[in-house]
Amino acid sequence: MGRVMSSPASYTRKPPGQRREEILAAAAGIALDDGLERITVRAVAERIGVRPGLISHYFPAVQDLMVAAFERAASSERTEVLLGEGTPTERMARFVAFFASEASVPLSRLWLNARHLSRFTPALAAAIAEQEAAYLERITEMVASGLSRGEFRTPDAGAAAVRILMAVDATTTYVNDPPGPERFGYSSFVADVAAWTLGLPEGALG
Amino acid sequence: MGRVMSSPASYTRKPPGQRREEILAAAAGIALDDGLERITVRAVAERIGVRPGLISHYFPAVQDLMVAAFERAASSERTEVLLGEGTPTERMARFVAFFASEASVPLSRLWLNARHLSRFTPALAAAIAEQEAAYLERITEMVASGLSRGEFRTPDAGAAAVRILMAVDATTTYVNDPPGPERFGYSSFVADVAAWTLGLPEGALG
DNA sequence: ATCCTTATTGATCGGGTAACCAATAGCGCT
DNA sequence: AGCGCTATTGGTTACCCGATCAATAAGGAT
Repeated sequence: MGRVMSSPASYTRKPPGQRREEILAAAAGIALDDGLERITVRAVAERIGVRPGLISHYFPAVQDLMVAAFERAASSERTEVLLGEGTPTERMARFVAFFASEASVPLSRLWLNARHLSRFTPALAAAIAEQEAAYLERITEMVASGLSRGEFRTPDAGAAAVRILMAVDATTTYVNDPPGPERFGYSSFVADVAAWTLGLPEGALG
Repeated sequence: MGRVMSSPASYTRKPPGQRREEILAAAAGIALDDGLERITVRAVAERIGVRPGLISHYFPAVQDLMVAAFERAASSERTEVLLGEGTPTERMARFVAFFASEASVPLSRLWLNARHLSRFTPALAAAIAEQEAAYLERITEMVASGLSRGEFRTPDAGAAAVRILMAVDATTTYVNDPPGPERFGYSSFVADVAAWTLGLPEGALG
């Protein structure tokens, strides 16, 4: 078969670092919008208007791109959730309120997605462990500062942080459930667990 | 192109109900062993030694088979977890212990799997809602019987059951995490939450 | 023993995926 | 202004998947 020699169309050429960044951002966007398994060479290429081969050029194995996209999406969202001013109690209340609100849906979906997929890709499991540790660290800091100010009362800041994080993960479990009135009893779980483990009166966090 | 007429090999013919059962069992097995997304026409066919076309004959849409397989696997495992004799406290302790043990891994994986996949297939979301309601009902019964015997102390049996179920779902979240010493703090969560919400002394359930 | 229903096979179609590679064209450097 | 490096394209290959359909054989009914 005679190979047909064809001429590539014109294109704009970007510095490798920038292009790589662009690809990562596109993949992270797909992860949040449509799910990690929708990160395909073709989908990413289409999102930024290049040909599929270019994605493979920067990420020879698409799985590596998927893991990097999760890290990107998870860490950028994490800073948003945990930033802010106020007393530890106020910050904890905001943290709790976030996961009871609709605003947490994309992030929760991403985590549920990743936790399942980590069953098949160990690299993703490792990335999850890192992100989880980062969360835990921040929450532990928050609890510790509340302890030193006398706002919270709990024997072990780290253990309390684990409980709070687990309560958060419990609610993310249900993120894909169809909405309904019976969901009502579920929404206060994080606030209740946090108040319980921090020695606050029930309802003190929302 | 002339169609080549070929002769099918001999085969054993089974009554439709029995074959359907066989297919469902195979699919449920794949769901527990390898994950719901590995339920493919070809994989199921190979598992029971038939040709792929036969699977499509009984389940024209493979998605319907996937949903049915989840229901089958989830409900059969559920009865195992919740059966048994003893006082409500003893039964609750066994329930809690199950989810802290390795024995819960396949079931937890299945649920995590289904909860993520339900994002894309509404029929699966509906099946999950049913299975979850069944769990909740059984747990509520257990709590209620403990209340009437004076073993538990909590204002609302249904609300307590929701909390316990959520604690279970929190632990299933981590089922795919690589094992490690830092997992230790997570393992007592269900027992702690259950004791807390049932008005039992900490550690009373494990 | 023959017929008739249908369970089962064999084969194919269309579409999605990752990965690879040669040829080209953009762009910085000299 | 020209050269060389390489980012980018076009094209291909090999696997997966679900779905469809005619032809066949199995086994119960008569």
